Amino acid sequence: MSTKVESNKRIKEESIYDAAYNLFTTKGINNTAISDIVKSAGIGKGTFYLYFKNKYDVLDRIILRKSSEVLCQAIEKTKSKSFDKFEDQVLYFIDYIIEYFKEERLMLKLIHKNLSWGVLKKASSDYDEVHEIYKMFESGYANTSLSRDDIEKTLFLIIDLTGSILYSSIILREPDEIDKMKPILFDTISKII
Amino acid sequence: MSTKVESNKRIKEESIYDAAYNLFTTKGINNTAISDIVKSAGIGKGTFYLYFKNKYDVLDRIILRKSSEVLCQAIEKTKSKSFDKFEDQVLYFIDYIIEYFKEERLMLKLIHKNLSWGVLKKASSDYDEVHEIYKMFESGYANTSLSRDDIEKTLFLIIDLTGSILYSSIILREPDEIDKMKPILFDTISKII
Amino acid sequence: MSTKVESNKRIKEESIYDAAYNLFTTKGINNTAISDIVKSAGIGKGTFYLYFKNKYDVLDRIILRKSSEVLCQAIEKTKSKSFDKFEDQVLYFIDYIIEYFKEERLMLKLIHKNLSWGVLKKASSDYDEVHEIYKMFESGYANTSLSRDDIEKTLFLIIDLTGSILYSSIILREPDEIDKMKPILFDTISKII
Amino acid sequence: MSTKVESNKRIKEESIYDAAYNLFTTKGINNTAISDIVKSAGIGKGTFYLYFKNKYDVLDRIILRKSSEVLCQAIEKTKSKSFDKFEDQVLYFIDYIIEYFKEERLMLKLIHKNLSWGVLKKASSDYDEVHEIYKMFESGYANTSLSRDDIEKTLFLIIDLTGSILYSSIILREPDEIDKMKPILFDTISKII
DNA sequence: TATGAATGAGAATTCATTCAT
DNA sequence: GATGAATGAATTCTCATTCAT
Repeated sequence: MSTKVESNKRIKEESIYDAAYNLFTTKGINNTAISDIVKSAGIGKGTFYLYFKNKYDVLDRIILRKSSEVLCQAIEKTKSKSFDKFEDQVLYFIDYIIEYFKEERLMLKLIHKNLSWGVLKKASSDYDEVHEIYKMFESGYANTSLSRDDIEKTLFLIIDLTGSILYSSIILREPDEIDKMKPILFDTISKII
Repeated sequence: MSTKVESNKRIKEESIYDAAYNLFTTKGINNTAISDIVKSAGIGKGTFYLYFKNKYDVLDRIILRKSSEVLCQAIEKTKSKSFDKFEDQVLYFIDYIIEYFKEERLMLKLIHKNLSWGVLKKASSDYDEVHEIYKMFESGYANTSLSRDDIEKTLFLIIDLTGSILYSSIILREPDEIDKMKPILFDTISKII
Repeated sequence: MSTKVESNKRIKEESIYDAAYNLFTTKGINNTAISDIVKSAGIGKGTFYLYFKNKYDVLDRIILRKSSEVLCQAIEKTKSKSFDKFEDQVLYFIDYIIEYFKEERLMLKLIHKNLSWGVLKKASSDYDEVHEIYKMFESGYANTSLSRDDIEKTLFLIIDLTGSILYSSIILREPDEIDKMKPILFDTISKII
Repeated sequence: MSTKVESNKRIKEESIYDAAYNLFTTKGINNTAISDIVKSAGIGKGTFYLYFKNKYDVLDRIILRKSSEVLCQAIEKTKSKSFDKFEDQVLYFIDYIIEYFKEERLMLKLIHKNLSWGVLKKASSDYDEVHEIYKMFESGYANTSLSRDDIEKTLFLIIDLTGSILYSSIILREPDEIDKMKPILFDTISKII
């Protein structure tokens, strides 16, 4: 297959992702039909099925892409700074994620509470940087007796908790807005570490 | 309106709840049609719309009912015991919820990650016992300087975290099965308190 | 039957007429359900069927009532004035109708092009004043050789034409607005007479 | 798009028009379901919505087509003859329309009183022959001082009046059958001209 | 590869009508 | 007489999927 065809395929796929993302976030998943997606993507209906199995296939892959993107950005930024304590490093990392979603409410709504370390591990083949998150944690716990497993579980728990609180506070405004929840969330994470 | 008519209406509504719950948990929400629900409930199709706006209206109310039920049971059981420390009381409360959902995977799947203190507060008018949960926390923090708000946020955070971890571990088996996650979850909650 | 019951029935019937008229004119006939009407009328659903056969039964009777009302008002007003020529009298009569519907666009929309002498004749038992219209014409043609039948046909034709032009110009704004159509309509009626 | 596909689309659209026309005229519009139309047209239900928005969309377009057709036939026939006077020409034109609808009662019932010059003007892009009607009138009034606008209004008025009288006399038999109304209608039109 | 017209099963929803109270 | 809960047939409309071009 020629490179041109290859890149053309990539363009088509991207246009489906973009169109679907915009429709899912604005109209909701249940109210978005495949015909809406292809219309918005400017492709034929049949073409959709050459790239995706169905609507939920696109959705799953979008969530994976988007949440990976956020975490990768967060880890990259965190790595570029230096911190006195591991705790500060983790809080910076979490803060980045929080600030990101404060700007991207629609994306958060789509990801719902699926921002999870577990989801990302599956995608780790595509997004190598995801591993970096784990490495950060491993270094942080280097001098402790915690097992690899326990470290990973702690990481999982922190990300899950963050995702859950983000959704509640930013989307549902429960129990309070995100800026009011931040101190208690940070406090909790500090305690966990 | 006569009491007979009133009670008849209640029976109809209940039969819809039951039928919908069974279908949602076994076939999934997207695969359950309203015609399935009414067939299973043994009522006419139009009757459904007398009580609910649509499928998602039933779903929302079911989640509310079911999660309230679980938390109410948990608090009732907890209140019936005596504990040396507040921490033990909270862990018993949480443990009850965990054990409950270990048996009720389908319900957990339906509630997804919507087990939340915030969702329940809205229903508190219907389920007075929900208030008891808050009272338990208030007594536990009686001698501290924590404000009402902070207590409630902590409660919120613990329930949200529990719900999130429950779903991940029991439904997705990520990052590990629930019994392996329990110690770290309990440890975390202890630290939070 | 006691008078009180009688008047109560009349009130119910009137409330149905009013509710239906308002809904028909604002939402359209096809978009108005009987349940809308009874809700708006503040009566029970079953009650509707004690007074009317169905939606179109109400509609027919409303059109009859309303168009009779307009024509009766017009003839009454015309009779209260004196005119030099029969022609002036007829034009005044028609002008009254035109001015009336300029203010009552919604009613005109409902009556559509059913403003007709034929429709009214059927209702003449209920609205004696309708006969007055014919009498006016009969006097106007007193000294001519026109037969009763021809007079009635002319009357019919003038009212039909007026109704048709009113609807076109006021509702559809075709071929021009009503004030631009008036001169040519008056001119035509003068010629007819 | 290939010509074959294009022509196939045209066939589909035509089959919907035909099926809908037959059902509307025989069963009535309110008693005709879209499922009836597609069954009769021999197409899939979804196909209907590819071509029309809903039942009333078909109806509107049918009225336009059919009334255009009649007027076009009338003008064509009129043009093929020669007349001494403009008046005779117009009366021949109107007579053709009358005789047409005497044979086609069902179509008249469908068109109701919507036979109107205004309706046709909108469709004039599709049916160029409609312009011919106006031209006939323009020539007829060539030597008078009437403005373009006044000519068009007169034309409008005559067609509207004819349509209205046709419906009343043929469908409602009010105030008399069409053959009895013809003389007075012709007389009126002569006066108008 | 890409298309998009066609499909028809099936989903949601409405609503006139009944009838027990 | 009056009511309004219940009905379920009827209707509208959607939409994933196919397949000839």
